[in-house]
Parts: sequence; C-alpha cells; structure tokens
Amino acid sequence: METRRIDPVNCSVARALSVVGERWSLLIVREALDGARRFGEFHSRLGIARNLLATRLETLVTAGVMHRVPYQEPGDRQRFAYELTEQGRALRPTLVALLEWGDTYLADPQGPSVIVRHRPVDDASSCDEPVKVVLECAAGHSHLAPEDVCRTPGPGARFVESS
Amino acid sequence: METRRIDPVNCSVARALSVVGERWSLLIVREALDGARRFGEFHSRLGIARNLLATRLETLVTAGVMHRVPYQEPGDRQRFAYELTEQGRALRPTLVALLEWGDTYLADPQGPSVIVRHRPVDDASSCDEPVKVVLECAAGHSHLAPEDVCRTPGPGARFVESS
DNA sequence: TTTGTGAGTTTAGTTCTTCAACTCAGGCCG
DNA sequence: CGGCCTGAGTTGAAGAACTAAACTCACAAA
Repeated sequence: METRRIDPVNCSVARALSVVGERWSLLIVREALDGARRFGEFHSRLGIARNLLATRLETLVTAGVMHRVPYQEPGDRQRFAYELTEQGRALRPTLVALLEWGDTYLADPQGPSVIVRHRPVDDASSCDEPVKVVLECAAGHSHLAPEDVCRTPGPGARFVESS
Repeated sequence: METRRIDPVNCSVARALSVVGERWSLLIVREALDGARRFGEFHSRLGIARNLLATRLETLVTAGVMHRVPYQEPGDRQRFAYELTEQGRALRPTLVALLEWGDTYLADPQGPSVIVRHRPVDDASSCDEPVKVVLECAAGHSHLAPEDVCRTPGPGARFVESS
C-alpha cells in the first residue's frame, strides 16, 4: 500500500538542527543567554577547543543567531564580543525544554543544578517562581500531554511516497 | 575579580545533549513520534546511513529513550521494532520548540511544512488548533519572554571560580 | 534450489573533534 | 627601542564520527 507522507527532510526541525544541531552550538547559546560574550569566556566556561569555538561562533554569526560587536576595555585595543540576536534569544524555550527533560530523566542525585526562574534582569518586582515549558493550543487548552498533539501538513509541505 | 558561577558542565542541558545531541538522534525521535517503528522506516524516511541508524537506535535504547519490541508479520519471522518510552515521548516539547524556532527564522518561503495540532490520536473530539510552546512560571504567569527568565543555582549545583 | 526481504554489519573513504603549539596585534615595563 | 604579557584567534596532526556502498544472515515463498 502506497501512502503519502510529509517529507521528513523538508522540515523546520531538520533546518533548525542544521544550524544549532552541531556539537557545542546549543551550549554556546546557553552560555550566551547566561551572559557570556567574549571568546575567552566561552572557552573557559565550556572547555571547548579554541578552533572549534572559532568555527562555531562564525557559523552562529553567519546563521544570524549571534552577532559580533566591537568593544574596547580602557587601556586596551579593540576586540570583538559575541552577542545573541533576537533569533538567538528565541532559542530559550528550546533550552528550557532540554533542561527540563534532562532534569526529569538524567538528573544529578542531588537534584537539578540549575533552576530557571521568572525574573527579568532589570526588574526587581518579579515573582521569582520556577519556569516550565508547556504546550498550549491556539484555543487556549494548556498543559497538553505529548500524546495529545500530532503533526499535520502545513502550507509548505512536500510529500513523499512510501510503502 | 573572582566570581562564583554555576558549573556549566554539571548541567542537565549538557547531559540531555549527551543523549540526544548527536546528529540524527532528535530526528529519529521525531519520526518515532510520527509513527515510525521499524528499522527500514527510519532508514527510508531519514536517508540516514544504515550502520549509523543501528548505532543510534542502540544508543537511544541504552539511554532509555526507546525500547525494542518484538513483532511478527503473518507469514514472516520475528523481527524487532523500536518504540519510544515515556522518556522518549517527553521530548515532544523540545521538538516543538525547535520546530517553532525553525519555522520562525528558517522557514520555507511557502510557509511551515508541518503544523503541530491539538489532536490526540484516539480522540476525535479535540479542537485541532495549532500548538505552541510557552514558558510559564509556577505562579501562573504565562507567555514569558525569553528575557524574563534567568538561571539560578539549584540543589545539585556545583560551582566554579572564574575571573 | 533459487530468489527475495528486512535487518543489520563490514569496510573504505571523508569529515569533524580534540589537543597542543603557534601567530598576531596591541599595551606595558625598563 | 626591545622584550614580555594578554586576548583572540590559526595551524597541524591524531583520533573519532559519519557516509555510502557492498556484504551477511535468517527466514519465507516459488
């Protein structure tokens, strides 16, 4: 029996992974979300090889996830730092989802090492409660279980035949 | 100035990525969420090399993301299929987050190829509306922006000195 | 007995990672 | 000026991971 399925290769997950799916990429983004900006900061926090870090940063810049900004310490020459773009900051939910999954299934016996809290950097009034990622549909049904959702073809779907 | 930071290596994101961060792993999980069960299905849907698929499936089984289940087609010998465990199905939010990010920033000009909808497989009564991933804190504040959250040390945190 | 099929395994070649050593540009000290 | 220091990379060699294609294995059907 022949069926038509959504082409699994023409998919935003695959495209997203081609940008941030390489080893270290998401960890670099995570450190950037946590305030790292300079080559040496990423290097010492992550222990990544320098040449790989250089190529990863370049890839992320090219992809529009980060951008290079010049900076100059007083009494030092100009150097470059790396900051997330809006596109890069938008990876936060992905990282929170991964964190939550890791906490749930691969936790340190001591408990999670990181808790993500509701606390804007520049606003002391926030509630400080732990943050979770939830699935919510456009009709407002929230906290959907993984089983309660399914994939359907969208406007850009390509199809492939399969047996 | 010396500061103490959360050890970036002792982190659930890093641990999660050590399980599902290899090339293909998340795509295999995605196909499994979409119903793929057999070696040949994963192979033909993804176009992954057979030996890699074999090692990835083994890794995922070892990690507890999938499990091997025997099956037997009528008039055929027993073979094995691969199904997600609860731990594997729990990766759905991560994949939805990646999908959303890819749709937003790397979309096909035609629009998204896949839309995730609120529709349990075995329940025709559901609303069918598109599903999004949202950040929500324990106090009920929902739809938090990426900037409105920050990382804080949890019970299992290790610390490292840094300059 | 030959042919076919799904599920892998083997092998050879290419690409990616790692680690260590090296370069480069400017600032600082004597 | 000349030597030394620092941050930010670059280069190169060795090892690990990935790809593609051919091969095996156990059974079933003709």
